[in-house]
Amino acid sequence: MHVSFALAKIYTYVNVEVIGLNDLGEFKMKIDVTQHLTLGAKRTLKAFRLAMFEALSEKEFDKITVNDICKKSEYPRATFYNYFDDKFDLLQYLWSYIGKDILNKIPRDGDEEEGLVKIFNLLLEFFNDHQELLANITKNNGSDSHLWHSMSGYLRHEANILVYNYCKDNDQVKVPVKLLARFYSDLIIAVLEWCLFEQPEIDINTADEYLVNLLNGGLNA
Amino acid sequence: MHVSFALAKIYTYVNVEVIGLNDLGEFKMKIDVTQHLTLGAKRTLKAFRLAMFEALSEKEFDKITVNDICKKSEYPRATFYNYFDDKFDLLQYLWSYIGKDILNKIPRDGDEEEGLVKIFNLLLEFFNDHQELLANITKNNGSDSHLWHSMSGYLRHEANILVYNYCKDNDQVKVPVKLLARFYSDLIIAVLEWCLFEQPEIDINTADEYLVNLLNGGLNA
DNA sequence: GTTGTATTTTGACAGTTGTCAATTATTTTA
DNA sequence: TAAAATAATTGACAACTGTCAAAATACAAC
Repeated sequence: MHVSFALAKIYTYVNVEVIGLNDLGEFKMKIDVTQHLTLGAKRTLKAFRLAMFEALSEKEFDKITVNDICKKSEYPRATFYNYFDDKFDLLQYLWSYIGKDILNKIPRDGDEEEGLVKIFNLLLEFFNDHQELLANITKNNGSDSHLWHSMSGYLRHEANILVYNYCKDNDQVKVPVKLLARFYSDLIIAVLEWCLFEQPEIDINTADEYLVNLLNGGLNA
Repeated sequence: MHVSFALAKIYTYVNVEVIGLNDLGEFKMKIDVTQHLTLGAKRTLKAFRLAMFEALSEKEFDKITVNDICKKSEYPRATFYNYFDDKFDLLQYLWSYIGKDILNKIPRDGDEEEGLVKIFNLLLEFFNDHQELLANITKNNGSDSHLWHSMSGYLRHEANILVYNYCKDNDQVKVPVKLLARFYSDLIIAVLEWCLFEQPEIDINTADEYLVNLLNGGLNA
């Protein structure tokens, strides 16, 4: 009884909603960052965001509790739950906040292959420019952590939206456009993870070659 | 203090271990199904497995608690934790148990493209033959649930091992074999999800065409 | 500035989680 | 078959989770 209604209830009196799903995949957050936020809400969100970021540099994500976040941010637990469903939700908010840095640089339309490589390069570049962030994310964890999966899931989602725009007008392809976009964004993330975790000293040209080779059919290489 | 040692402690007196990571990705479970299990352990594992399976048909995974599982299986909570880290761990065990049905049918080696299509077809066939299982998995959830991600993650992992064996001897490819295998298994899962959730009435030939088209380069289609 | 309304915060609560030391059951050995 | 060793189970515990109704705060309109 206690748990059964957990997700059914929405605090309508808080300026907090569920982002409508676009048809390119799920990425739900309790707070709607596109909505107007009052000063107080902004202040509180910032406190939680910073608290999580700080906590992430101190211990691995699995060991971080909502209590930790609340102690750091100096808010009671109940306030936390006004803004976030759980610590995963806060994490997604953190990624979307950080992610703005990357996404703004990406051109909205253009050639498909060119666009893919561009997105990939921006992502790779971003992590090169933010080594300490990547270190935080993978500290005490491999590439196999909740933490990285959460971030890469977000990046895949954003890449998917961009890629979909690149190829939605192309009516020559023999597979559904949505599937094609999914394929492309999976590919980008796969090569990205390879570069970050398996071959960190790789140069960008080789990385691009890998991407393009796979793009043009892994078999007939 | 309480939580910090959570993963450091291993109950050595229980015949229960961590499966060594192979180098194709992570898939940890507390219990080692390859190890010999005593009669008592088998009986207990079975009870938990069935309890989870039954619970999954009744409510969505997020709402299922360890207490639910224990009530159904008529074991106390502490026994549950002797065998599993948490309910996710039990879920993975359930998939690996179910998964044996699929994996046994797959040939160990052969041509790359042929092999990929074969794996894909077996997976698609499996879910066609087990509609009620798929229905259970996606009941109350979309394809976006913890539940499906957990299962597809397991399938991707197994597909990855098989695919790696197909292409590990091919020294003509221009990308690292491990990356290539990752690419292939991502592709299989992507098309599988497409067929199961976006276009459930698709015929198997069209599905194979999608797979092969993407395999040979989505762009020059 | 006072009143009324909507937003934000809060403490307390019931339920869930994972752990431990102690107990019971099962298997092995003498 | 009795004792010893190993494996499995258990109840109780401390910490964490998510929710609620009530209190406090900000914010408008008059």
